[in-house]
Amino acid sequence: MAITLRDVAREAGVSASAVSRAFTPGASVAPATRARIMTASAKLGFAPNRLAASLTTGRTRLVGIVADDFDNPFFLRVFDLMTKGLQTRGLRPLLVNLQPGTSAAQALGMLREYAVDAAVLVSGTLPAGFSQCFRDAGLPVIHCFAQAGPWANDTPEVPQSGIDDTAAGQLAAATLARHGYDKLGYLGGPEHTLPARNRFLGFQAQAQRQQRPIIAAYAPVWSFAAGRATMQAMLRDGHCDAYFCADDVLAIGAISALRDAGLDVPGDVGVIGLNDMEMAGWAGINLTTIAQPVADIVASCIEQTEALIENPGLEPEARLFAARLVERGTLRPMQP
Amino acid sequence: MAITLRDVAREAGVSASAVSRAFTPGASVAPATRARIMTASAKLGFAPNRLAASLTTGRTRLVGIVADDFDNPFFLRVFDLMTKGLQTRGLRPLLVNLQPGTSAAQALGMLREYAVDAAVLVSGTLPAGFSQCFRDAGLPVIHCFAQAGPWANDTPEVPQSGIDDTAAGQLAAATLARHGYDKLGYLGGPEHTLPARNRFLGFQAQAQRQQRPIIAAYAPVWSFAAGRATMQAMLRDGHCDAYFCADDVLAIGAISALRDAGLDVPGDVGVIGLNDMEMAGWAGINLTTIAQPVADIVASCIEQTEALIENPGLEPEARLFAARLVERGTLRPMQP
DNA sequence: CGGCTTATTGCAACGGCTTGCAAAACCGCT
DNA sequence: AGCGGTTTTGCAAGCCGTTGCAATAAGCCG
Repeated sequence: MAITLRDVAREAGVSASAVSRAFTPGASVAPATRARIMTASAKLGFAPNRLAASLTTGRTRLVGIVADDFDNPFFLRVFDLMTKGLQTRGLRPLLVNLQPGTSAAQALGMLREYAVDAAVLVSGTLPAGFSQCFRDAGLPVIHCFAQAGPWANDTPEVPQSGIDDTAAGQLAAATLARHGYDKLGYLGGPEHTLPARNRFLGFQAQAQRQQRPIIAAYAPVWSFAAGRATMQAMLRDGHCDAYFCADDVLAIGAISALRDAGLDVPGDVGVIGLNDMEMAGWAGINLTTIAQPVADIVASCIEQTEALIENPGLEPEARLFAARLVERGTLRPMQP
Repeated sequence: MAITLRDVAREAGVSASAVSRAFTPGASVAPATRARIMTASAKLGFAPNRLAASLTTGRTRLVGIVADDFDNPFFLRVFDLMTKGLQTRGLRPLLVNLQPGTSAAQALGMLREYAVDAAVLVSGTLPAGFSQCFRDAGLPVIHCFAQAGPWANDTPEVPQSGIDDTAAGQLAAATLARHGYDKLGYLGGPEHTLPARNRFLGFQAQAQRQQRPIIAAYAPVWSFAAGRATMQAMLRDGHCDAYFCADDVLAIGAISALRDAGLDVPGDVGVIGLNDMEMAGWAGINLTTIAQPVADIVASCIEQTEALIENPGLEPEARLFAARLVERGTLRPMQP
């Protein structure tokens, strides 16, 4: 029922190979022949079947996007950039949404059935075992929003791009200290995740350097509700002067808990988030936060993906991006 | 380099067809043989290549998800449900993110290259020409969050699921009237989109029935900034008593403009949104809105997708879902 | 116009899997 | 052991492109 190469060939009065070549940039076809073929295929509405092509070329131009956090609005922007970037390079995103409990092997299976050229892990939450399982199976894999180990110079297992989480933590602590806050709190995401841990490590190191006492808690997921609940639990032992929340939605949840407890933000308590997702700038939220250069990170990942597809033996490289402070209204003005 | 059917066949000491059948549910293989094959393929780490299979079966189990609105956080939830739903049915979502200016023909091309079994349009913004172009090319297509014409019994061109937009508009007007608001305003999304128009039609009809004067404006896109700017423009001619915003982010933008103008919400002006996206419930936003039964709508779309793949000749059916009022804090309490 | 190089073209094999068909193996019975 | 019937199996052709190779056509020169 679908139109094939041979239909076009017949219509244009040429061989199948000619048609194939007409659609292959740089192949040897006479301009006149190509034109005739193009007319014929436009008339028939022919589109070459890449999947059939992949049998011989070994390339599908399919890229698996593996994600597990569809709760955090931050990722909508990421998906947007990622899919557009991939598309403009002629790569097609095949989405794998990890349900809780999906194993790396299962995810790998889904991807291999469709012979994706590479997989990009879009998540800071995914355990390291994931990328390793993929890589061991020979599937080129890139990790977006990951940081290998706590320190920037650790060698990564797979290519990755993301912000320097420890530096971001340091920036948060330094900012809070600069605003004159003394006792500092940290509210992270799931404790087993690298970003939650690395951001804490940086935060802690800097706080110590500035002789600020800190306490920390970890929310079970990166969500408004979890941020709120975890902050409520923390408040049972009194409150800090300011909190660094490792993610904006966590911060927004935390603020809602603080205000419910009768605390004024930023009057009584300061809050700083991380991500600078769109809503952080909305009236009624107005969150001071640390921005990730999302577009740069995503672009970098795509670049790494292309490079790895070209050359699967490529040495993995960790690209770290600087986070940037965005001051809005949840920290009290600096004391001069 | 990849493991193939024949590798497994050799390992298990059977023919290639046996292996193929072992992986085809319901095919004729002796249980013992199948077990031996499964062991062998597990040992080799074999995953059948669906794309090669698709050449003969004519089915890829790939479903194109076509979307154009990655700005509205509402859709993150939709993507989550959609991809999970598709996955659990063994269908794989291939994402097409329509950049502004992408034509239906181009989108169709991307999908046909990968021989998707069907395409689901996830957007209320897409012009009707899109689904028709797909359908005319013989690609089964389903439209999610669409409503054929202004009235529920119009026959659709393609299967679709969504809320009854006109009923939702009526509900909004009735709610505002019930809360004692007199002069009513409507703030829609892009005027050429069906939801913006149909919601208005219902709103208008009901407002007339209740003898409420109305004015209307349309934002150029469904975003916070557009909602804010459009409301600012409307405010130059004075303000209404209450506004129905055809989307929550529009509403949140509008509220920010209203408050900037020194108006109290809900004291001076009431606002009701539509969608009930997660943020509507966040402290600091607390938006009264009309909820769409997203999960039901998505589930329905997936069902329609499966049905259409099974039977491409299926008569298109429009499934309309009821919207539901969610009262929060942006309408003043009802006058008893 | 013949002889040579170079640009086009077609042939045929191949890639990984499915499937109709016929051969082989197995079953329970007589 | 032989028989009819049912399962299992393997063979080989086919799905839709790509590509190495050889054949053909075109172009250039003296």
